[in-house]
Amino acid sequence: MELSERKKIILSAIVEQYIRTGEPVGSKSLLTVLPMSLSSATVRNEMADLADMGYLEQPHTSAGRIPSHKGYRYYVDNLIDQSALDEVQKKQIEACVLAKSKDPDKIVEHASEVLADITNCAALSTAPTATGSTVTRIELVPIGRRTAMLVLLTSKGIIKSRVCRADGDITAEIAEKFYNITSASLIGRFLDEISLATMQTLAASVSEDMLTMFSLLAAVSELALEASKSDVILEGQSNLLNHRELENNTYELMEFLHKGDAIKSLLKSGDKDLSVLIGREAQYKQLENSSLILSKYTINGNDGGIIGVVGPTRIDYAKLIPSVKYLTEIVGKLLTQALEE
Amino acid sequence: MELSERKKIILSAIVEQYIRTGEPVGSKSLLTVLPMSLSSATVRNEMADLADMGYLEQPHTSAGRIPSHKGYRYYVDNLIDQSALDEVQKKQIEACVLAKSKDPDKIVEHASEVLADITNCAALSTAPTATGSTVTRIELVPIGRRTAMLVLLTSKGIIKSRVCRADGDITAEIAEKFYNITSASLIGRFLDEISLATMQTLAASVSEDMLTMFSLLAAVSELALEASKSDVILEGQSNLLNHRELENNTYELMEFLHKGDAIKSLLKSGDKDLSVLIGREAQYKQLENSSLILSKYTINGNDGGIIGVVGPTRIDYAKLIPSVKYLTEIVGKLLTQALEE
DNA sequence: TTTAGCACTCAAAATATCCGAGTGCTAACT
DNA sequence: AGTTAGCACTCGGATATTTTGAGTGCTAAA
Repeated sequence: MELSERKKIILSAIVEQYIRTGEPVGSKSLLTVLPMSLSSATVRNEMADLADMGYLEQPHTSAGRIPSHKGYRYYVDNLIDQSALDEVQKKQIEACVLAKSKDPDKIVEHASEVLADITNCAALSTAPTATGSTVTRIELVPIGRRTAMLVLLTSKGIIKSRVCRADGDITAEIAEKFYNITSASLIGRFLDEISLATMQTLAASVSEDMLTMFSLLAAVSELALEASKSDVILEGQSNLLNHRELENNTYELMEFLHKGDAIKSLLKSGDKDLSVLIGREAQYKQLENSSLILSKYTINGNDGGIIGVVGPTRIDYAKLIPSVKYLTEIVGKLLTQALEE
Repeated sequence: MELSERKKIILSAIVEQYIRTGEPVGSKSLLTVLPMSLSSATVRNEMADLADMGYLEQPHTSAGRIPSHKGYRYYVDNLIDQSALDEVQKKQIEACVLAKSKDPDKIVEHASEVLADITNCAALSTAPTATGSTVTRIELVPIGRRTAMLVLLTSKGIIKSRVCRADGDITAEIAEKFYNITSASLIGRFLDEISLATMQTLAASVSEDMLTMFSLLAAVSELALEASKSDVILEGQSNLLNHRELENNTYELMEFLHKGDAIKSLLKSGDKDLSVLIGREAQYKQLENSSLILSKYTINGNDGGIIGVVGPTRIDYAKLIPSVKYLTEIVGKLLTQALEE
């Protein structure tokens, strides 16, 4: 269903004014921002048409119009330039991300912080996960008598490490046995095969020092689990408090964002690189009054994870969509670089 | 200034009822909870006395009384048992903490999550920091052609690690040079001596492969910085939204908690093991309507860090103080165990 | 097709009214 | 001296009522 040129202009103006002010938009106040000169009555007629078509709705009979979900949708799909972002802003975003630590583990986190800051919304993201990959290497770096650093490498290039405290002394002999066991039985295995139960049987093969070995192997298993699980990173929650229209359900929204289930909804939106979910388009009632802008980043051309923002339905799509888009490009680039052999 | 026994009982009852209901407490409703039998007029007289002495205040002439800061203070200092916590609850708390990953790096974080959950407030904590300690060891674990894992050990037992991507191939030769340089010039040094500038001069000593070496050393310097800086961990922010009396300044409060400056206030409260800051006792106006319960944990008898909760002034001190106290004990024990040689 | 004009609508703001929990005080009682 | 019954008084909050004005839809003329 195609709209007349004039209707497009009017719809666009209404959406933008509403985004700016948060107040229902009346026919008169529109006149000042419309490029052509019309009477309020004419605009009124057009608005009535748009309302009939479902692009606008009225809070009550004698108020202005606000965009419906359908209206926002049309605006996002047809009336804005999804890539508009001037060079200055690009540089700024890039600089912000690079300014933080260069630790590849933290890139996504930092990018989320930046995103939350520049959008004044909550940023939502998932770090690259090693799900479905295999173990390519396991290192044990002895630290103290009973402590060691464990490093786990996966076939997707993801590296995880943690300190591990054993139940017995980590002698050179133990370390050697550990290497034997891991290279014989763990290297090349899929991450989800490294279960605690398997570790138990492996450790049992070492007659003496079984406990010590088990504590090491258990840590490996925890590490493998951690590597294949994708935690949701949430930054700038408090920004949500700035948006009055969310006020009644901010708590429900935050709770919802905390629950990892949100990922499910995110990852499900898997078809496109960039997806915008407006209000109830996301299937959760906690998101009824919110919109999500989600964008995938790729590492070496493969799916890496998602970065996005959550805000009220009334967010500035025209500015935020390009920002999110550009940020994922940067993150993808940085991570590809960081993980390349 | 000592209060009569009866005044103590009445004050205590008022504080507890107000904490429970959030409504100003009137003389009549008190009668039902007081252990002795009195007329409302008598209670009224006592309340008037307590108000004169500054322990209670009235929102307006014809309303009940609410505890003043001074009232809460007296209640906390004299009227509750700061260690009351039944065994069941202790077990529960301990179980919750232990249920999460055993990674020593995450103990404080997990404890904070637990604390936020059981208190329905925001939990605030600092992980143990290596400030002022020296470098005891630096390990380089080559991972890929140009990537390696760096591990930094400090004299306080704190271990930090990160992935590092070098600007050139990390050959065996480079690795050896790296060991030479670090053991000659970095081991034994104080963390804050490992500045980026120093690294630059060190790297310059390697005529060839200077860039590669510098990227490694730069990462060491970042690591040293990270090890000596203490980040504030904040969990359960969204719980703050549940407390109506904060509503107007929840945003300011959250913003404030995000800013690392809060640490300053925390660490300053350094005299006692457990400190309770009620309302404006903390010197920040963002905390005017909130109370903090902060407790230090110790590692091997030395200061480790702080764990605490933030909530409205009207939090259940009698329950939370012992909980926080006990949690720091557990954390201290776990960390001592984890870091012992 | 556009526009001026007009009666109409209705949420929000302003105003008025009522209600009752809770107070302080006084005078009587123990 | 401490306690209590009684009573006038206060005042925030709940409820009802009025006012206001931005915005509408419709009609008739340009």
